[in-house]
Amino acid sequence: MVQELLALKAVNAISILFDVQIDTDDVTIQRTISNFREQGDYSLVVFPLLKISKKSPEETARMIGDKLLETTPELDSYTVIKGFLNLKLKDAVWINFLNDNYALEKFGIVSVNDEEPPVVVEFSSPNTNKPLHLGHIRNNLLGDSVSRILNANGQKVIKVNLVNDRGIHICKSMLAWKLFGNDASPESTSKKGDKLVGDFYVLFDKKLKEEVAQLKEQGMSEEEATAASTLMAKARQMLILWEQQDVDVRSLWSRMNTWVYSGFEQTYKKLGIEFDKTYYESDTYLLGKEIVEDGVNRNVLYRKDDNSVWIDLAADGLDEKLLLRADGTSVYMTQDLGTAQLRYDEFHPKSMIYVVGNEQNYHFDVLKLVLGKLGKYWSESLMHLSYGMVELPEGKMKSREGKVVDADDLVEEMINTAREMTLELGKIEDFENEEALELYRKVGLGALKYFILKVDPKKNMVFNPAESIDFNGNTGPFIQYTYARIQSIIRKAQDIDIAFSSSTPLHNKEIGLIILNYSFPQMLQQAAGEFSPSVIANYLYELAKEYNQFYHELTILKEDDTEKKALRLALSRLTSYNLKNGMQMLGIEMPDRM
RNA sequence: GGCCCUGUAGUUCAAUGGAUAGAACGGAAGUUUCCUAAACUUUAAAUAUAGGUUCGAUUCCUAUCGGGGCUACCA
Repeated sequence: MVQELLALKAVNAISILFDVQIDTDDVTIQRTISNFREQGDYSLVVFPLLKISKKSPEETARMIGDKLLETTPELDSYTVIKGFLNLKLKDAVWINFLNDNYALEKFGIVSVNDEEPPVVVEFSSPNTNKPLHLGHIRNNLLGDSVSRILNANGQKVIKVNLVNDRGIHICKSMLAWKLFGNDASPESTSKKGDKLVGDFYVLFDKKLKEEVAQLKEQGMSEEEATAASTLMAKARQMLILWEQQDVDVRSLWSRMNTWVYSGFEQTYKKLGIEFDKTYYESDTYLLGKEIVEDGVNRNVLYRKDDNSVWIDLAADGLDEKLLLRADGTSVYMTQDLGTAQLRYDEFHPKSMIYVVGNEQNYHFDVLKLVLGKLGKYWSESLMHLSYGMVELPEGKMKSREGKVVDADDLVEEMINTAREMTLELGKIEDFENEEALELYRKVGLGALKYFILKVDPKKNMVFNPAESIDFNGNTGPFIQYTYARIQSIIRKAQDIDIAFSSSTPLHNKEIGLIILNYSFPQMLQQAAGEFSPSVIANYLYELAKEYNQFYHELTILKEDDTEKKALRLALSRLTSYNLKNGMQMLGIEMPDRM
């Protein structure tokens, strides 16, 4: 690679000039910032080398620059600005690169090695009480995209979902349905199943609050009232019955779950999300209980007088943590122990990635520690891919208070906006109806996915429902548009494989665009290393922007010089491949026309 | 209280310890006899505060002030 070559040559030059051996890691070669692109493609920062040279920054830079010109045939010229040595490569370097790569449809993509152990990526992990909202969308898009990115880096990936289908909260919605539901079903109410069940969860909360308020009037405190509430008692009782495999409870449970799953499935399908395997907590919590019992027997965990089981993590700077309730029922952590074990036994993965919000950082610290203390050496391979919350302008989304942006509504709204904008622009009058619908879907979802994924996963982000997501500027549709533009050119071009020689002098816009395309594989590695789709998104935006400038400043099809024309066509082609492959890693489809 | 994350233009986002802190939206002003104007060009506008480390700090450290999260026999 060019940067490595330059670093190597620089190390060599320094050793000749100053008789000091340094490592290539000690020289910083960065892309020249855009204000100085006329002067160089890459810049060497000389400040750190002054200790070695014992000379001024300018003089040091000039000495190294002169030596590099002697030893590096690829180098065309250099300039020195302050402590920066700007290195300009010969056009032929870039032309040769383009010649070698422009026809590679999968430029920079590494094919998957099936021999190696896979990476298991868990994401989505829905709760059967809550219809998916914007926060879940971020989770799903992140998990899906990270899986695609790792895949493009040659990693075999297994995408798994873990459905949170058991626990006290599930009993709450079941109980509300039983007490107040009047036998409602998705059919009888024409409601999507996940929405229907979610409504009962909200209803339980409302009824509970009423009861607690009444008890408080009789002089109880909030906590006393919650503990004394008959609704809570019934929910707890139901959980015990559920764990005892009570036939009635179990049959209501499966009935309601069936409703939820069919609702989820529709949403996943709309978003284009798929899994290789789905785990259910109801299947894994028993194994979790076994693991906990085993831990008790081996004195890693301890049982209190009330029969609850705990682990003491004080030595690790954390608290005591509950692993089994006094009544013997299991908690979140219990089943996560079981799920992890199951997953390890099944895949022996090189790592297990959990895409879960940062509010659960503590939970995953504990999970990893507990597994380690239980003697699971593979606990080291657990990785919590923690991401920030999606907030509304007025703060956090709250399911129970109905302050959420519903996933289905949002997707529908995006597709509608895409349709309105497309019709307004009036460019697709010759489209068949089905073609047009397909376009609206691609563009609407493209806008949504890009909007979410362009933000660094670690950071919280704000979504304002009052301002709809943009379709202009730094957006998915902008990148899709650029791609469609290139497709239009390629359709019109004939004989696009005309050769071009390395003697054609390059325009600045051409060089900039080539170098950006050239750095695609590096960018991809970075995205995989950081588990960050935002690296891809930001790169794609820059690439699309650079192409549009190139497109405006230079002619392509109407260029008389056939070599230049061929080169620009080749460059357009490579750009379109990289745009498409990059967007594919964000789960965004590209339209050929829009 | 303890622990963790976070403060960048009006707003939403960028910037491996390196040059004059980039974009987009919104604001102002332009570009269609020309390969798709969902584009391009010009313009005003920001690193919370105070110290420290460094040749160099938006980035690392400390304190202060804001914002968020966790600290449940919820998940």
